[in-house]
Amino acid sequence: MRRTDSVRIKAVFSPGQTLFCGQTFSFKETSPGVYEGVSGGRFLRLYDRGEELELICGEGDFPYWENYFDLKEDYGAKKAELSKISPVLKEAIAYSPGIRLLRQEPWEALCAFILSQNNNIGRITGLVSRLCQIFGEPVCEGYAFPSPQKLKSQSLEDLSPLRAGFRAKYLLDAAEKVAGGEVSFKDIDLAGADFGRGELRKILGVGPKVAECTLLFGFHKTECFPMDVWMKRVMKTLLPGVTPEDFGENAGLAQQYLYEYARNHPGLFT
DNA sequence: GCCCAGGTATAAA
DNA sequence: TTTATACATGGG
Repeated sequence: MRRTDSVRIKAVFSPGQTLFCGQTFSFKETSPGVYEGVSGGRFLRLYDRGEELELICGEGDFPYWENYFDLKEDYGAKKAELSKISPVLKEAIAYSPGIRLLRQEPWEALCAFILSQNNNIGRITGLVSRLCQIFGEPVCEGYAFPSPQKLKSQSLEDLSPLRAGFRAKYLLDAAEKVAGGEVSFKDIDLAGADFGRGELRKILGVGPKVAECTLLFGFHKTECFPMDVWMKRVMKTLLPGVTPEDFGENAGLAQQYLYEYARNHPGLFT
């Protein structure tokens, strides 16, 4: 087996809050306080020891995970600023203060949110896990996300063991357009969010919500604010008169605090 | 059985 | 432009 690095850092974020709040579906808690997952073809085991976190990763991979968890950003400042906007948002931040906006791989985020439509977090996680197990390369104690090229070469029939239902054809269309260069991640990365929306929505099965989630979580376009009927109701009830633009560059982060808060307080806004 | 889940495609008004 | 419905699957 490959050599690993062990890096200990102060607990500047909460792995549980961050990994299971619906922005990624690639991690699991293998035992209390122990988290494992794969991103960008790299395996990570993360121990939450309260005051301290320990990251076990492939040799030389720590910079990747440092970027993945957005560790160079000061979330204290972001939270302080967002808290000033509304008492409700302040409450939402206090509910999950350990959330971070992950910098995920665009292709992985795109596929995950294609699979997320009309679906629940538990089953999305299962779908992503099966997708990697069936079509991805083994990496350490997990499986890497299959490449667009790999997925493109599959038929609908090949995808049937995934049990993705009507979403399977969407995955294949995404693989085709991304592998063929019809949708260029490099271009989306360099351009503004409005360009990215148009590009991503060329893909069958990518509507306004999936596009926004992909831009936010896959391209770190932090002003993006995934909005659906449910979130509209959350905003209208909890933050009347407030628009996503009021959150500025941290709209995506604000949205994630609100999502997790509202999701765990059914009835607050019904 | 029924309802729901980080929605979208499609048709119709 | 907005609204109604089908869609695959699995857990509660």
